[in-house]
Amino acid sequence: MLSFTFPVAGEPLPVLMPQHSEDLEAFRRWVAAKARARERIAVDTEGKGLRVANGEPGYVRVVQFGNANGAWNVPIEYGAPFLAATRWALDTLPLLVGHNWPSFDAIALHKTTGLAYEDLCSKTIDTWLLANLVDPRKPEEGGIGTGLKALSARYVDPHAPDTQEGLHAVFRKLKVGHTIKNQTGWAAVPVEHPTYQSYAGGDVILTSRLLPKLMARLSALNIPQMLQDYEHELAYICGAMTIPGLLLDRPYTERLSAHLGDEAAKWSAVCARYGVEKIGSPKQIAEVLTDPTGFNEHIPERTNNGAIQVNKKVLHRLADLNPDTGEPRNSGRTPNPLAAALIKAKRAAKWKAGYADHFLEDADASDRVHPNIRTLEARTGRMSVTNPAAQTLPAGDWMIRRCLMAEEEHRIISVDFDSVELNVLAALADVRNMKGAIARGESLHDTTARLVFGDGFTKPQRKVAKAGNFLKVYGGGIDKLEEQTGAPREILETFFSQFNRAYPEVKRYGETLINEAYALKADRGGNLAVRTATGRVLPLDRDRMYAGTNYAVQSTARDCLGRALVNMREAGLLPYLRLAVHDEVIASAPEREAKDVGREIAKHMNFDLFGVPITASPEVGGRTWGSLYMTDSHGRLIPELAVEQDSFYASNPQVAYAAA
DNA sequence: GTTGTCACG
DNA sequence: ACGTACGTGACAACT
Repeated sequence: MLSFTFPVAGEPLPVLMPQHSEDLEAFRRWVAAKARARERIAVDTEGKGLRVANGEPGYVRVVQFGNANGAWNVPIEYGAPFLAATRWALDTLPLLVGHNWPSFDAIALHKTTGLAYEDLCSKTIDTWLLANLVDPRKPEEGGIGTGLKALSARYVDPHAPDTQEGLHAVFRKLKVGHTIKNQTGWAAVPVEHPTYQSYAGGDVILTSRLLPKLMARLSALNIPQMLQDYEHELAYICGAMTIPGLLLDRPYTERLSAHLGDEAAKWSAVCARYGVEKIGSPKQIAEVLTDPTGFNEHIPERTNNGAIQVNKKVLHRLADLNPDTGEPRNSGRTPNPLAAALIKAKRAAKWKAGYADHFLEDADASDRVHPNIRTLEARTGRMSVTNPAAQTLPAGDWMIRRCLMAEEEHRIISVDFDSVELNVLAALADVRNMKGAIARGESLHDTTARLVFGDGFTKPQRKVAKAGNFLKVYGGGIDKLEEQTGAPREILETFFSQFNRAYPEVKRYGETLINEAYALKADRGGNLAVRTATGRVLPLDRDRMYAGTNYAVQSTARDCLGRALVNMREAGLLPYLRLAVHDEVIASAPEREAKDVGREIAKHMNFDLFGVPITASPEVGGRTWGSLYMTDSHGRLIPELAVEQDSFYASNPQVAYAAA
């Protein structure tokens, strides 16, 4: 038995590492006693630094078990008896606590021990989720942060060692790597290293001590138990989606990467001929475009820091192209050839590095990508997805999404809420004219256009109304609407005055939220916040109080999706689910069942929210995610393209032609 | 680490 | 007093 300590509040607490199989007897006795006492035990894992969901065999090196007074570090890399003892302990202990448990450790331990992911999650409280419910803000937004270090410093011991940074220091000393991303560091430190052992044990000791503190905060903030349970359930569901992930069409992705590389090289060479050596350097681009002896372009746009802005919008103007479609605008301006080449070069380079190559790196040995879903990442509670960032794949083109596929003999399904944020706004703010329109089945963009511009509204006016509807949900003003629509000032002014007249409840709702925030701030430790219907507390920034409406709307829309996912799980649909993208659920189902599964998923996304119907409709594609984007300007499938690009439609061309 | 850019809802 | 577009992830270049 190796023996180490970890200091908390000046006291060295014991950290024990069984070294021989005989040592495991003492560990088992400790576990048995804790199980009998039904004590909640903290569990954490140390791995090799690879992405855990890829399920690399031998990923987990050490599994730590502990409470407020000490820790056991079981080095499962020592072999079968250590793994067996760990599996038995995880199975035997009735109550666990972890930090980032469903999205990380539970997946790793499921893959390592074979224990059911569901069982590992159902008995575990996650301190990361609780910390987010206490305060969802990041440190740079004025929050505490949700890392174990920051939380421990705030709630447990301001002098608790920074275990992550401490381990990096070990790596540096051993010259085995410098960053978390560098797997060699985590894999190369000898498991018996005293700092490694001390800090590994420290993580479970701190997690144990953190739990009661967070629970006390949740209680003081009146965060409902039901919300806490729901967030744990949702985190489990999202972890369960991560485990199968999506299949990568590796040959296609490799071809795409090569093609995008050729494109980037070709257009970068054109840019270089005009004097832009680095297409990623805004400074260089601005210099060449505005050079009085060269292109001599006039660019009035400035960045926040006063630099000349050379973003996509500016480049499209200079190239005389429509930024939405990429088509020529024919405004009479001479298209700038450098701007046109930059647009092509930058897009190809970004799509290659950011999507195609990223997929190839992220995929595991079975060509699966496992997007990591964080269920409470945004300060409104919205989810984020990384590795790959599956929420931000290009939506205007099928090419990138074509890389990702449903299972063999499956079809991909997408179920989208219909303009959920606007409907949520109508529900929360009880907007009479919006509710009437929704009840009549009208499009809210048409309704706004009619109420603002009159019955005979024109197409450009509808465009302003639509952009304005979104803008109002965000709390935007006239300048932003002008930036977006380019509409004349007079039309914009009409929009703002008439919008408030048509939907007076929207402004009132924002004022109510602000008044409530001030009225309740004493109960919230002096913090201004919006409380949503689910009991979530969303802190407000003092100088951006107007954002309260958006926070309430965005957060409630997120909970519409979350609730729907929970109901889908109860209905047995979880095995089909793959991803959640804000207002959309992606699923994979056998070809024969796909339509039924789509309908079943949609059923759970249709419900009433404070008298407003929230609706969603299913779309069933072919084998690839991209097939859902192989559509014309009316949203109709392009059968020739689908048959050429998608294996399901290639085998079932009649389905493609019937859909069109 | 910061800035600018670009991808999404 | 008044009005303010919201929320993310990722990469290249530069400091």
